[in-house]
Amino acid sequence: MDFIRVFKTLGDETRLRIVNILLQGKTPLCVCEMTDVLELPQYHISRHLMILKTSGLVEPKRDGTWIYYHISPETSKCVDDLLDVIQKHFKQQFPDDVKRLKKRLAKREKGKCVIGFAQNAG
Amino acid sequence: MDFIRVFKTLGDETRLRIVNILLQGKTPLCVCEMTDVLELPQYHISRHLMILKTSGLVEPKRDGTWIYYHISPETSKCVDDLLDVIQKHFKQQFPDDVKRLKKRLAKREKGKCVIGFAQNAG
DNA sequence: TCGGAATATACACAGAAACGCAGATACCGT
DNA sequence: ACGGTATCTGCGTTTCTGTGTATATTCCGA
Repeated sequence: MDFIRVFKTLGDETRLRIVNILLQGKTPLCVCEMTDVLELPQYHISRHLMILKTSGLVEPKRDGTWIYYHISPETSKCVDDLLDVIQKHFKQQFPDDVKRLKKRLAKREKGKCVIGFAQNAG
Repeated sequence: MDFIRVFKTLGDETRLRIVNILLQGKTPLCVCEMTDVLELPQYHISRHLMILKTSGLVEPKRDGTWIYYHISPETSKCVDDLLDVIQKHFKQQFPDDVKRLKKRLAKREKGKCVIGFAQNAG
């Protein structure tokens, strides 16, 4: 595990916000959910997810057309401790993200995203 | 305290190494000591110290011609926790830095740097 | 197999950051 | 005031990073 790369990766607001909602939500999120919660274009989210994945911080799991990303389990004690810091302190940093996350998760059915992007959701 | 800036600041190898030796040494270090320990040009160290200072992570304290930098005390709980992670896990990341740091600190007299740069030290 | 939805990516560009060099500044001892 | 030492900084160059647009890929259902 390349710790320097991990720190570099976390030195970006979008990626911090992605990691934050993954930690606060305590559940894997699909790309369209993140897109709505963070209010950023889809390609933007995809890009940063790729960087997070390359650094070993998140992992994808496909479910049909949807791809759910989750925090990589047990990467290393250092990364675990780092993520603990983010989980503990970033809730207050991005309160709006957390609010939108809760709203969005409430729209799931049987624990799965069923509505795609916001503009399709009415 | 701008946490995003802190993460950005720590997303650089040189700055991580500076913070690491400050934490491992448990004592303020002057620029020439850091220059020798990290084996980088002096202006390089100065630049990154300025960035660390702007982010609120370190503070300078002048002693004659020498300027000693130390980790800023009690910036915030989040930064404290972050630095704890670095202190705990980065000793093994940069073992050579830690070795050179110990050697260099052993050359102090009455707790102060007295030899300037390596090339003057014989 | 065809259309639509979710996601990924190639390319070009703009802005930021790191680097090296040279010179500037601040302080000390004489 | 002067020379030497430690430290800082302005400038130009190079390299890295993020962004937008448009397009490609993958999968599902009919």
